[in-house]
Amino acid sequence: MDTATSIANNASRPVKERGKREQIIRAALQVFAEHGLHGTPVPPIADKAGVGVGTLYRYFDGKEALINAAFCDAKQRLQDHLLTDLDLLDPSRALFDTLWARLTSFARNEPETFQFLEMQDHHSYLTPESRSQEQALLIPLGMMVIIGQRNGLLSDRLKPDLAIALFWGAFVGIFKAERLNYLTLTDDDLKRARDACWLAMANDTANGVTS
Amino acid sequence: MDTATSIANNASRPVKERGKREQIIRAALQVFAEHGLHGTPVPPIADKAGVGVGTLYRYFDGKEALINAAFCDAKQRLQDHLLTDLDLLDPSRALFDTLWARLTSFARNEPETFQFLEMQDHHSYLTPESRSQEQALLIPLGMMVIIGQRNGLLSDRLKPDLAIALFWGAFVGIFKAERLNYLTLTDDDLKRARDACWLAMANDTANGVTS
DNA sequence: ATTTACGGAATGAACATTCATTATTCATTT
DNA sequence: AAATGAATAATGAATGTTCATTCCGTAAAT
Repeated sequence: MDTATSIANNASRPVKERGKREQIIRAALQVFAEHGLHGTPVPPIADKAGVGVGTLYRYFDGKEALINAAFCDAKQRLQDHLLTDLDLLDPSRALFDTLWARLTSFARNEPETFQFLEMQDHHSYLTPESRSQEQALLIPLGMMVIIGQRNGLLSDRLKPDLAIALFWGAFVGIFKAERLNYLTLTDDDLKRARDACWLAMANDTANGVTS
Repeated sequence: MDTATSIANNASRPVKERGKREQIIRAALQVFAEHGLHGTPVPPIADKAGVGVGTLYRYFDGKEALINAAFCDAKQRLQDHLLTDLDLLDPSRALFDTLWARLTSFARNEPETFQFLEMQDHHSYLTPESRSQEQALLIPLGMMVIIGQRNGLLSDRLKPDLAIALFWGAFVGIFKAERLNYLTLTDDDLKRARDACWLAMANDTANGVTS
């Protein structure tokens, strides 16, 4: 607990400072996504954010704190983007399509954020607080699957956690493949991939494909 | 091109030296998988391999060369494990199940290798040669999908590259979830996940589930 | 005028790589 | 077979570099 803490940890503060804080987080996210967590020095982050290194350390206790802040910020934005105004407790094919569309637009509009969230070596850095951020997204999704299975809409072939991991993995997989230039994804490809994922999770009987 | 090159690049050499080279590669793989590429210093790798740092530099021109060697070695082992004695050009549900079983045993028996292969920041390090190693696995799989689709065994909903990316992503996703303690995978779970993946790729009509 | 924010050179720690030294191998000589 | 020593391999302390973090001089704000 030193001089930085008072600024770094306090969520409610003047707008001007809040702005600079977020500026740094945004910059960090981008550079981290490009060069990896260990791979990016702090000064380039400050550069990209348009502030001095010393300033960065006024807002964050250190690199590790910055990583956690960036992670929480990114997860939060994904969560908001996915869940806002959506009733997960009333699953349907339409809800699934909406989720897919939102996931897609997130991956397309904020590719660095999406990539950052998938980076392997996060977890060794995350504070318990940051970790709990994960759950905030996973739990609602899990509930949706549970209800969908009770409904008979989704197959109960897979336990909910497994269904989510499989679906999420598939989604990440196709965008990773695009990023690495193993393929290009047209809008049509994305619809087809969506339908394939649906088939993997849906109850077998009479759940047609919309396209 | 310095003194190390003659040893480092030559594939055909006395058994004793080959042994030490592989020893180092194995150690590197494990430490890399645990701490990331940028995250692991060279000395710990030498320690784990049971050699001095200087020795490591006799066998590899530098850290980057070591990363490439470890990558090629790992990809090769995966490839051998998956493809040995398998005729990909004659697709069937049984072939799919075999592939799944082999993938599973690889992920279970060599978890560090599997994790290493999934690490994000490889690609910035890889030489063109290392990159081509990727193709050696991807191309046969792609052929299998193409033939399966011609057969009518697999749906042509997804173009082959996309089908592979989606499948591979799903597989990676469930094992990643297990590694991060989001779930545990029983043998039964793995069978169910396999069937779900099959449903995503198979031709809709009358491809039952074995369990 | 005093407090607060800022920037970036300065600091020390950690790192990748080298190299002078020591150990091992092995063909050659007794 | 034993002894020799030139050639090769192994080593880890030493080197120069890069990094995270600090700190002090300067600018803005109050």
